[in-house]
Amino acid sequence: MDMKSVEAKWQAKWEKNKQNVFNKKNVDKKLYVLEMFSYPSGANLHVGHWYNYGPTDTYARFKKMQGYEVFQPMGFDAFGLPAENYAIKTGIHPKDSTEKNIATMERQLRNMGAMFDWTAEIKTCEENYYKWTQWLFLQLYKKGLAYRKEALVNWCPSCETVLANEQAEGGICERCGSTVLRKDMTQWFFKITDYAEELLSDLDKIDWPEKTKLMQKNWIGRSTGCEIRFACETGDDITVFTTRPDTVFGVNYVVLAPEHPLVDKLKEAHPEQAEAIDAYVRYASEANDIDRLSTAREKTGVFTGAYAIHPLTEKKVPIYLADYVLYSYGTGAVMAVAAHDERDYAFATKYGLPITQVIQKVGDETILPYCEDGILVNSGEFDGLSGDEARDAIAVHLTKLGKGGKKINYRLRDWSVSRQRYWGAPIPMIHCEKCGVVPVPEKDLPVKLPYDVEFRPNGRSPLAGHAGFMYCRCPQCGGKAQRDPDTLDTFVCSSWYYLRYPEAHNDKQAFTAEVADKMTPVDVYVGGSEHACMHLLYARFITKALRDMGYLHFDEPFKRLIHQGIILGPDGNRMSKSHGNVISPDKYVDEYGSDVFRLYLMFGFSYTEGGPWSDDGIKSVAKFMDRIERLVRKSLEENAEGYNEMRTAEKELDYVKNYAIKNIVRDVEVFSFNTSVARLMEYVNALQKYDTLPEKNATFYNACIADLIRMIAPFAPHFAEELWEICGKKTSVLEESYPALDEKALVKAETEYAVQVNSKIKAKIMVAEGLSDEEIQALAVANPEVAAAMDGKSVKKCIIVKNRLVNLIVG
RNA sequence: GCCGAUGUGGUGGAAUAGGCAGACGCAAGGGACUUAAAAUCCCUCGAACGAGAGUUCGUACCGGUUCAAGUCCGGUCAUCGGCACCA
Repeated sequence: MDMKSVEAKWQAKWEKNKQNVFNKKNVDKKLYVLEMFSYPSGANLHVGHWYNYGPTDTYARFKKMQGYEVFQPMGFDAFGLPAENYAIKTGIHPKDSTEKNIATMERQLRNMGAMFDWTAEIKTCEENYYKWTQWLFLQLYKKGLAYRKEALVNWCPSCETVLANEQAEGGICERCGSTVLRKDMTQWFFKITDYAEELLSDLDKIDWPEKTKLMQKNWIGRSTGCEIRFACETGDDITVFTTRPDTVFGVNYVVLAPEHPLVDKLKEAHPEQAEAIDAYVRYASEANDIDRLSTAREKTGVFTGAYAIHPLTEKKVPIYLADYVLYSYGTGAVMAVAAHDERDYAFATKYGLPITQVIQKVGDETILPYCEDGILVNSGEFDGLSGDEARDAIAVHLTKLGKGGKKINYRLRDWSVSRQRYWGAPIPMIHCEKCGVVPVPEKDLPVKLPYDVEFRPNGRSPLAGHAGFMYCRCPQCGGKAQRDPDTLDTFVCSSWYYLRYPEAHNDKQAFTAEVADKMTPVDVYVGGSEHACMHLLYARFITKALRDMGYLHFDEPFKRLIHQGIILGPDGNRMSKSHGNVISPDKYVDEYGSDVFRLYLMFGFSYTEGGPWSDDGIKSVAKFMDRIERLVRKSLEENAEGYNEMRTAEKELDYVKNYAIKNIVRDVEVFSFNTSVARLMEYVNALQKYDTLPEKNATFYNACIADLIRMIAPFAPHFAEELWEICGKKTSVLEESYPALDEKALVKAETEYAVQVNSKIKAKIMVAEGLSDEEIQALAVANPEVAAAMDGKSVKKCIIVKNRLVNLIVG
């Protein structure tokens, strides 16, 4: 079959018949199947896109044949850093390169032959989309969920630009090789931490992979502990968070993160230490959080010269700076208990600080650092208490003293959404000298991203240099004002896109509750697990925030989530230009066609695992389709005369068919495509075997062939349509129902059991349906091989697993 | 480093809720058809020992629970994903 022309022919028909357009009349049967949209960084679709979209489309088509009205849209996550970097390198404007890439990718996606509803396409870089991203920002601002604060960014002093982590790997600027510094900048944040508790507890409500939920859970990182305030000699309080208040009597010093706001004050109070402090702060600014948290990293720090007062013992304890304390976690300060914390122990040992044991291991010698629970010693009135008792008692005591108390802390940090970049949605805020920060009125949206902008790095956000964009009137006082020069993190665009698809052309609103109530949440969402903690958490947060503003009536955006695996290069490494191991799907699609390529992706890999690319099996998939075609064409020559009854041969074929249907229905539901295709192959093998019989039941056989075409339709849609037409059918096979399971065909008169003697397999026996356990045991014992293995010994115990095995324990 | 996964023949991968390890393929070897090749069809295919019937071993490694472990538990090693400005 010439798949190229066949594919073009059917794609044109589907398009003409609007077969893939969601039919609103059937909205009560809707199933929203969504794949993560594409990021148009390269000009072509890569294997990863195919692997995400091809098999998922098979799922969608399968559900359609099961009677669902499937909504499967596609679009482009079009803003982002790579287009801007490409522009800086080549001078090609991000808008131009992005639009060009989108055009190519869209054509390739259409050629894939997936049932995407292109009438609902969205591109996040277009005004009619980012207008609503800006609207979303304004709603969050109104609700008090968007605020400004200082935050650290990677700064290249030579390029005078903010760098993404990716561009600052190893602390070196990828552009010029300079050492990257961490610098404070005022940025917009979304208060995702307000939703920490619900984001955690609602994980129970959603059908997501357990590992993803666990990752989110750990990312949110709820820990119960205690806040403790140490008075500082400057008059300020140093608040620390600890999960181990039971060790508080072991505190011999306090550590601040080098970025802690109190550092400047301490420096003033102790000018003799200022130089050392400055040097250390500079040193710390060169390391990233991952390195700083590494327990393998050499502990470093500096004494500030200042002291704090222990809230319970009233002793003076020195205040240190150390980079193993992060300003972004907890309070940015810790109480150091050298005897019972690995890092504190290493630090105290290095700097010769005292180590006071306050926990004793139960029933054994205590070796320091001892970080488990034990019995309190050297802790005054709390001596003798165990971990839980002590944590409770000390927290209560601190509350009474007004020096702290129980506290729940989250590792989750607020979401930084400002980017000092050009290619993104402008932040719809205005800075007025008189009125301060003023939101752009909704009627003035979108704040358009100008085209003629110098986006090469020059020390500030690219938009800051565009006078036409920057200067504006204050919406409140009408005076001179300036726009916010930053753009939004692209994760903001992708945090709500699923809401836009059902009404992609609404130019009055981002979305409406009326439509959202019917079309959303997404029933099945498919995409990579690398998004587990960021995109997927952000989308959940935005959904909950919109719900609380009254725009939505559900709690979670994605009811069910599936992660496809990653297709690696043939060498087992991640595909990348630098590895030189990138496989282009185009070559294979050209040679074999889109159906063969997607069928191979489904058959050759475990969907959720992925694995190294190999084209060994792709030919076999093409051959498999050829065999089907020959079988179908040959079946047309059968005439209906001759046998009409159901002999053993017909029953066997019927069994294989129904076995395949039963398993495919189950397996496709859980995205186990490789086993589904295996069942199809078994069925084709059985058809082929039946076909060699001298006399056939042609009526039955032709019905089996028609079922085969229906069965394969979601897996190879163009191919199935063509076969359906070859069989003289006038309809689209994709509009047919998936063949129904006939349970009766699966009932066998006898089942084979394995018989074990003392857990070793000795024989196989056939057991008729409906025998009792006693009868099965008698049958097993009667088997000559079993009898030989039993060697005259008696049965002590008999374990029978229905339809599987008999285990005779003899002795 | 921390969090989360994964590890099964020459190879991609199967194995429902702890119940016959290796489904379905690929590669390889042998055969049929053919002047020949391609295509197609048939057979063999985890390892060791054995003439054979068969026996023993075998799911990264070490140990445990169980009548029974690829699957559960404890530990080790290796690889992969994420770590908050790649998306």
